[in-house]
Amino acid sequence: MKNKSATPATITIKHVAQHAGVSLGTVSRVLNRAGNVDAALRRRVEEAILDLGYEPNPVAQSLRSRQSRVIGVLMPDIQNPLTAAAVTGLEPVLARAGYTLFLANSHSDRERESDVLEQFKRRRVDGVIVMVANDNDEATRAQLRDFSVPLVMMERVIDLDVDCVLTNQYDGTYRATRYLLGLGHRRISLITVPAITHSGRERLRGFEAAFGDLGVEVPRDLIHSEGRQHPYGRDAAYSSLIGREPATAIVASGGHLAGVIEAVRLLNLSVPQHLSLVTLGDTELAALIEPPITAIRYDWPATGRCAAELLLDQLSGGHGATRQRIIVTHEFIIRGSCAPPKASAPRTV
Amino acid sequence: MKNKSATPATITIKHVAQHAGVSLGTVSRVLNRAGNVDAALRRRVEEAILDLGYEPNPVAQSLRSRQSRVIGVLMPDIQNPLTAAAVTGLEPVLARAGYTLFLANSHSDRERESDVLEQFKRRRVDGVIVMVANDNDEATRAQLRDFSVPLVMMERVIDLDVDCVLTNQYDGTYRATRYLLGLGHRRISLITVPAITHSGRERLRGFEAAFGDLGVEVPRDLIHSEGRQHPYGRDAAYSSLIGREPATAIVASGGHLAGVIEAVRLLNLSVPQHLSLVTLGDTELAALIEPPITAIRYDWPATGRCAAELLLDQLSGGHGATRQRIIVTHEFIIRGSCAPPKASAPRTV
DNA sequence: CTGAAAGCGCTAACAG
DNA sequence: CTGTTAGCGCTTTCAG
Repeated sequence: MKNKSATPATITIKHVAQHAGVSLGTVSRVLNRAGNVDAALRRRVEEAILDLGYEPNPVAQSLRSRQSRVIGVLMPDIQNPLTAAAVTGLEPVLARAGYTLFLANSHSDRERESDVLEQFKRRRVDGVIVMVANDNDEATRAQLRDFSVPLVMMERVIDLDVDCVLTNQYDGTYRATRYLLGLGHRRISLITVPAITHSGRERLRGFEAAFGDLGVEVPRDLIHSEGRQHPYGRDAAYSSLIGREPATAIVASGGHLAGVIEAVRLLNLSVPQHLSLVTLGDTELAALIEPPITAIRYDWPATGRCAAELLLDQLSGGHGATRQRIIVTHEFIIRGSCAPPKASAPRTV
Repeated sequence: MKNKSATPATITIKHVAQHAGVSLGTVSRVLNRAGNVDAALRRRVEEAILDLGYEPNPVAQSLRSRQSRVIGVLMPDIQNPLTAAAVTGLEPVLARAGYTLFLANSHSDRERESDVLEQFKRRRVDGVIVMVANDNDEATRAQLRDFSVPLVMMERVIDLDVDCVLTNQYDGTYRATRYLLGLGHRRISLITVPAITHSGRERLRGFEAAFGDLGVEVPRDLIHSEGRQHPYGRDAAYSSLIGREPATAIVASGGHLAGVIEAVRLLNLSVPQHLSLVTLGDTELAALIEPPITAIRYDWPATGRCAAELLLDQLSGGHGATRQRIIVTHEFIIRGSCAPPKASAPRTV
């Protein structure tokens, strides 16, 4: 009896029960802090757990309880620093509440996204935080409608009763555009992501509203929103800059900035002398390049934090079924990349 | 019999068996393509599956089979573009092989890391790809030694019989340093991550070797490797640059580059006139800033791909227990940030 | 408050 | 080749 021959490969709740001289159920109750357990028994069980180095098997727990203490996070692009920042924001909140996070990357591919979501559900995640590739897509809507797992959307909206946390791309773009218009620019180019996400659509709206408020016609030929990648930014900027009525200013999303700068170099233009530039979403590149680029800075960590809290609310069965739509604020950071059109002064403010 | 009253909430393998008029076991066999099943029966089962819209419950599968078709990926920092690129490299390889990827972020925190690894194991992931926070740590080594889940390390080595995929930080740093020495620099500063990872140690070795080969003494006072964050890079560069024998060149890791540039601006120095700069790890910032920074470019996607393939090998029970250590190559990209010390010529090469 | 018993949904061993 | 039978390790009734 002294040396227990061959410790079982995996030690289970059963061994703990034996060791503590109680029943299975009691051990389970201790584990789940459910139903009052007599202090003495509880001690015995806790000791047995320590003695044996017992660790519950979450797979078995999930099978039985249909829960998992896991939150699934679906992102379109892990390489995008902005979405990475959002994830960093939501991690501590959820971790503190005892949830493990599993991230998955869809590469903005609807099929992968659908698979991942399915996987999450089947694996009984307790909740999901999603940035879908296309929030305007009927298949996506259908999948999410019937999803029946607590869900929060980040930076996307969809015509469903779900919590959404959004940055104010409308206002950001509006302010950037107004600023440029105020400087005297009229030929302003907008280079952004496709209108299949909230961000894409809101930027477009903000851009148009800024022109509308001044009664100036929107330069539709300078709007580019067909691609997400770096090369698209370059090509879009290039084409805005070479027409016979070229753009004198560009409003570009953070992901496109590098491409825009490439085009500017290619054409040997100076910023802000020949061209003014504002970026939607602040990045290291924008802050450090010369001249530093005036930017709208969105608070992605806050967005993540907020999404996490909304999910936690749902998980704790909080305030009924009142789904929310939260808009996170931003700042306008004026740096040195804007001047009146054709100005020779090196900078403005 | 026509209208089955109230479809059960979750439909199980049992329902499929009933519907197809076969036994549980047969359905399972069809699902797992195991043991030959008569073509006719197989058809019936497949039809039933489609009819009922049946989807296997992976939690139950895992509980029974002790597998999961899931690979866990542990990263130290999701916000680091380099590691994000590595993940992007390994995703398609593993996805093609039918595995789902769950990523987790340790924030370089040993405790989180340990938890995540434990979670992965308990949830019966089939394999893990890890970048541990400190590959020199005894607790880490102990955990990994007894881990008993197929494992591949990325950009870390440890005194254990495991597969490792590494970039050649030794050679990269050696070449960068040699290049600077060849230009005539002697006061070269190395700003890099702590020596608690392969990268940190190998960079240091490469740096020292370059000096050693020329019989020049290593400027130890200019070596900074205590922090990972952006501000650390700035402070380290600053202190290298203000002494009475300031550095005339800096070799900085990619993550520190932004900080270094800040310090350079603060001190109003020109690159490469006053200071030469090489970065270890190419980034968008390095390529686009003026002057563009000479860089060692590591192939992170290839590193990820390679790690994925090694893991797949293990999973398919491939070539016995021969663990490998693979070194991925890199390029030296000469741009405009280096010149002989105190040179007035704008650039070199 | 505690023990016994019944599964969660599936795979795998065993007969047939 | 197929059906039956045990469980995987746990939670959750249900009695007591």
